[in-house]
Amino acid sequence: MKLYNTRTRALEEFKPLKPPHVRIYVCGLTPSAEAHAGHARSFLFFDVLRRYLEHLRYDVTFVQNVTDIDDRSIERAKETGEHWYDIVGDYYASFKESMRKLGVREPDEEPYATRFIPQIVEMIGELVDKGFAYVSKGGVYYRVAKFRRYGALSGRNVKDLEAGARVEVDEFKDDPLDFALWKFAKPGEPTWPSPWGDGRPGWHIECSAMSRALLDPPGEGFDIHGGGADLIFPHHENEIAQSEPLMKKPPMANFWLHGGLVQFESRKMSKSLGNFEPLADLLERFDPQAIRLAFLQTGYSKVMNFTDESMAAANAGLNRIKECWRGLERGEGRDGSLMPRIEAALDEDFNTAQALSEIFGYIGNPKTANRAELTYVLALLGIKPDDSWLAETPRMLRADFMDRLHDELGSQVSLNGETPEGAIAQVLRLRARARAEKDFKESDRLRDALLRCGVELRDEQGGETTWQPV
RNA sequence: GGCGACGUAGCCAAGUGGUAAGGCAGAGCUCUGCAAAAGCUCCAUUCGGCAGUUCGAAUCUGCCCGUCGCCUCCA
Repeated sequence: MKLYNTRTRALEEFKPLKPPHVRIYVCGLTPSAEAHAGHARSFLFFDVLRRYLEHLRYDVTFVQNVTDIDDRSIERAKETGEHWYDIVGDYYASFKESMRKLGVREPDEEPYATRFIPQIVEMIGELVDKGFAYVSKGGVYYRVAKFRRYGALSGRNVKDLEAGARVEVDEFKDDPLDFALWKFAKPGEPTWPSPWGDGRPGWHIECSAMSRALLDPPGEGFDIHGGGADLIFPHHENEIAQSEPLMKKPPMANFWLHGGLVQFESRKMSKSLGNFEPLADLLERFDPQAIRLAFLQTGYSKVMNFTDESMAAANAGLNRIKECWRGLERGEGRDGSLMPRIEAALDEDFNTAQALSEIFGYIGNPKTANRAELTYVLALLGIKPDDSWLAETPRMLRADFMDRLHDELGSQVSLNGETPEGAIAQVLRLRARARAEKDFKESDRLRDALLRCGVELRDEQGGETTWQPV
């Protein structure tokens, strides 16, 4: 399998460092604000990558951290009067629920920054000892000038960065590029003890400490480190700067994978621009499987434009897959014509769009298609047939259905104590009689009346008539 | 100012040297009393523009135009 490696800026054949074990660290959420479509895309991408690596018979360890302490949550706590811990807990619970709806599997390990304080403190200590960090008035800082490879991942050089750097007034750094490893606490802020003073970890160090603790205690590197493209600089650059000076055998991660960002209606997602929608709300508006399909139809590393229109298209595509899946025989085993095509697509830098294209080609040919194989391939992409696949998606009848039906056909059907289903059955019987008598005017009138009440009829091939809410 | 990505049909989008996947929308046909649903067929002589390299370019090079992102918290 070939993957584009940000570290080398090249498409490379993926080989585990210690086969068959594959160790993946994905930068998770900082739950101090609501999750959005961008998070969904990123985690969906790594979810499918993980599934595919397992399909390829690798033994995957998947770690995704939670940065549960940061400036923003402390800020919010001050504003709202809530405890920072509750704020973080609530946002994270909401995020987890969204992931569950999207069918993103739970990580093998889900380390919280605040539960790895000893490891973080230990790592900072090592950096201080080696001269990569210094204690200042505001905290412990990383000395960027000391790390020669700084900027290698993101393709920047220290000189350019210095030219464009803003000088932060309140900090006590030797150099504007230096960043905090440990921030001394101001009154009222959450604190943990450290040899340099009580405080909290800076952003970046938690990932270095936790990936080392969980994936690479010997300091010889792990396989894949991932996250959204916006993490390349400074987050991942800083992680490398923190980790590699302490390693026996850099690089920190063999492959660095970055998912493309999401734009919302062709604009950057931003609360101030007014085009931000929480993921939880999005999941109310759209079928989670359609969201998954929409993301997988775009190359993982490209900017993706999330619009109502693209979601409508994905939804229609998903329905077609459902319809076809339902129509396929439940055959045993797999006929084997689809899987090799899927593998060929995914092996080429994880081309999920191509894979989906193969699936559409496959279902367009019901003579050779096989439900078991289709199910397996869909599962690989994290799309699982559920109850809604077996029958038409049960959608709610409109709330005023019975009232409308009364207005339309109250004189022909008895609605007293009748259920909506029973009432529809009555109309269906009237219509069947009219059709038997070739009174098509009457049968069409009944069909149109039901449609106005929000129910659409279908005369199936066998002569049976089915209905569904519209 | 520095770094980078992208520009392919009405919309979304794959394709990185060998002659344009796929989805949505649209059109026609089949089925149907008519619809609906489904199936079949059609739908870019052309890939932002211009020049160049090549037997051959959407794919490589140069310039131009346009859109967007990162450089500050960000998946």
